[in-house]
Amino acid sequence: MDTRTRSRKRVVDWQAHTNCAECSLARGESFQCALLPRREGGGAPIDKLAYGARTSLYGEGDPAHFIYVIREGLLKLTQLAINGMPRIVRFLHKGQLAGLEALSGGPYRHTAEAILPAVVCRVPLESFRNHGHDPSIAPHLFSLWQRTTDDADMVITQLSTGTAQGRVARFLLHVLSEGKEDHCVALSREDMSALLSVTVETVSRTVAEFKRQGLLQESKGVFHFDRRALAPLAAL
Amino acid sequence: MDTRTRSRKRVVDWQAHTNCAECSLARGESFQCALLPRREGGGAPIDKLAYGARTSLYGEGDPAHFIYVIREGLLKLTQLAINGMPRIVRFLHKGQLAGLEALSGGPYRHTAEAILPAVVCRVPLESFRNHGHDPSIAPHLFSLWQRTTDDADMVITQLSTGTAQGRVARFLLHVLSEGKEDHCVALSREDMSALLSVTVETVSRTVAEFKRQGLLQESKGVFHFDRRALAPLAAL
DNA sequence: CGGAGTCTTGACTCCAATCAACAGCGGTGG
DNA sequence: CCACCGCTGTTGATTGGAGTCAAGACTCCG
Repeated sequence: MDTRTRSRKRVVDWQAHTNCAECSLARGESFQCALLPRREGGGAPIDKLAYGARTSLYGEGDPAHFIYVIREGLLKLTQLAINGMPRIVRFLHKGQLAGLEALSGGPYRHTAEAILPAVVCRVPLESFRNHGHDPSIAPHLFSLWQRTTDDADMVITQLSTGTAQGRVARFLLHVLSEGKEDHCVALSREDMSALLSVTVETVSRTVAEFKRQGLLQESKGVFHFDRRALAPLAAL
Repeated sequence: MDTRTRSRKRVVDWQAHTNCAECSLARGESFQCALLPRREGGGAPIDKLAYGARTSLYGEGDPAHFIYVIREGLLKLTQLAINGMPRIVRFLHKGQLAGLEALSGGPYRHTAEAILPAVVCRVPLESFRNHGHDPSIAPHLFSLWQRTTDDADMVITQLSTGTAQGRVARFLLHVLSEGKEDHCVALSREDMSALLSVTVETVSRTVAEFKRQGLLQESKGVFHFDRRALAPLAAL
């Protein structure tokens, strides 16, 4: 077992109370910020927070008092696997919600950490609860739920089976590239290991081999790759 | 690749229009059948259907016109993995919903098959849509969503990592036994294989070995096992 | 410059996949 | 009725891919 404690600094780089009326995500393009009226009604404040890369919003098992709206950046949700290493179960992009399990009353199910610097709106549970069932945002909550389960199922069927080569190829083709781009964020080998359930060494070997074959380049935190050439490998 | 087509007969053993007022699941103990008023209003009928073991409710990719309320039995949701074999992503028990992705407009994401004979209420999408956002059932929908994601995450972190022994042990301790019972439905080796991402042969060997060590007995479709003795193996 | 963390590479081991054969069981039909 | 067939489960022999352990290279940053 590896006991090195991963960076868990709860560093908040920047903070200010939020005016939901100005939220770019509030006007239909993403999460419907129906929380505004509640806040004016005197509820707990909604803060806008910035988290640096590799800082955590909350930890698995922590009491869940906030729901987070992701406005910028990229998060990973991890759970400890039996071997003591964190396993990435999902990524969260702009517009998605983190910590929705707060509504169910239990603790946070995951540790949420920023992969890219993130800006989030931290919504107190009470504020959310009174509006989360609001019919006007229910359809949007539902589509977020659908995205969550689709992502989870993708991890199960595409990223936890087959050879290491195949998993890496499918990760590149389908996950952070959203199935369309020919580039995506270059994860650390450790993160890819935690996502694909293979060791860091194996990930490193596989990525290195892809680079040697000209299927993949890495520069300044970005993977560029050849979707066409990678496709056959994704079947392994 | 194995091309044997699994039993996909859409055999419906029994069928009748349903009176939601009589539904044992309608009165708070499980899914809140808020659909009743709609039905009286002249919507498409809600049928109560019985499916035999190993029959399918719907297939991955089929157009999704119905949402199913599970009243009795046990279902598995599967998706085809890259090797062409179905992978079990989730089980559904009494009170849960199948095919909720119909609301998002896309096709069914999974194939749903009965493991134990099942009785379900088949709710036409239109009927559901008008009440799925009903504030009175939103909290219940939410708790079902939480259960779904918790289950999916369990598959990712507990059943897709570690040795074959560990996976089987964790399956027995945490999945169909609900983490409490000392017995559960005895799945076929093929289903365990599809759930744990190991070959049928390896599952068979592992189960046989557990039996030899007295950790597990199988009789009449039920696994009985020794939680205490299995616990250390679950850490592998 | 030095040091910690990350990434890479090598050598060896081992668990599970693969290929193959066979037993048990139930169903079906001659 | 019993022989046959298909399906499920079991077991064995062999192989291969990834885990493990170890060492060194690289990068970033104080």
